[in-house]
Amino acid sequence: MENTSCVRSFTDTSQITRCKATIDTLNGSFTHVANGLEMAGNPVRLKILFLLSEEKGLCVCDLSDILGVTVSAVSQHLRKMKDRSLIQSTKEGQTIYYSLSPKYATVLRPFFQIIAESEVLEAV
Amino acid sequence: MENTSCVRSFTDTSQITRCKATIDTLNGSFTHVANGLEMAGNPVRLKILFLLSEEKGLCVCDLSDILGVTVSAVSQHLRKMKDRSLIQSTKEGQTIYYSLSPKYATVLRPFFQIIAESEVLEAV
DNA sequence: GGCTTATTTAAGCATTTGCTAAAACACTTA
DNA sequence: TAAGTGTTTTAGCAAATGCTTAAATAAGCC
Repeated sequence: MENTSCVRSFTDTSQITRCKATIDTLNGSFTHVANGLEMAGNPVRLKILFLLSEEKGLCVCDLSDILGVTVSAVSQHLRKMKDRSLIQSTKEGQTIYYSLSPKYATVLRPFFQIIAESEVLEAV
Repeated sequence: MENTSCVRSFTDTSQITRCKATIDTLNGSFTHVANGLEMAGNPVRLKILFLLSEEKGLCVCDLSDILGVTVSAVSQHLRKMKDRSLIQSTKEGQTIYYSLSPKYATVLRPFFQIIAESEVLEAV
């Protein structure tokens, strides 16, 4: 259906084959990591992740209040992230508290730092 | 249009107002960072970014070959990432070579490491 | 100039996303 | 048991995404 093989005179063929092999073996990992990054790639979700990393004991309702987004919308974001185990939840009575799973907290920290530092930058 | 303010008996009101303020001042930064993460959140683009970080002198055609994706599709991904200055390009004759901008290379390195390490994990 | 090669752009389309509004579920308390 | 509160789920929809095919630039070569 497609002719991806380009016909060009000067190509490092060995480089192409080597890269192909690498991409192929790591394919599953790429999908997985991209999936995680995609979650953080939405402004509302990134804010949720940030809030969960900074504060303790936040429920859907709190997040809805803070972000000015419908409870339903927040809940749907939370579910997505929980499905991919970016976040965890603990039930306390009828309230459900969410928290960032440690693994992702580590990996997201640099980005939160960039965001926090921008406060200084924007003041310039 | 929306009633985001939840009516719940037990709430840390000061926490909510404090969070609201933080989110508000950092709002632009959140959008910006989310935008960058969104770019890396697509498997094809993540692979492109990875390849550009590992290899030197790759053109659209090479990437198309390696990834098994149409030249056009790759080109459109590259444009998106260039618009957001994740990548740079240098023209050499009629060939255009792409490279990862140093700033993003640093920030993405941990993820590339996770991907590379998975090779070991998947072998288990 | 015309022809080939490298790349981008445009138009079209199926799929996905993220929201809203309304209904459903779960737990607590009167 | 009924009513109230916190949360999720469903259905629907406008907008965005990512691809394909075809046409448009751009540069090198005869």
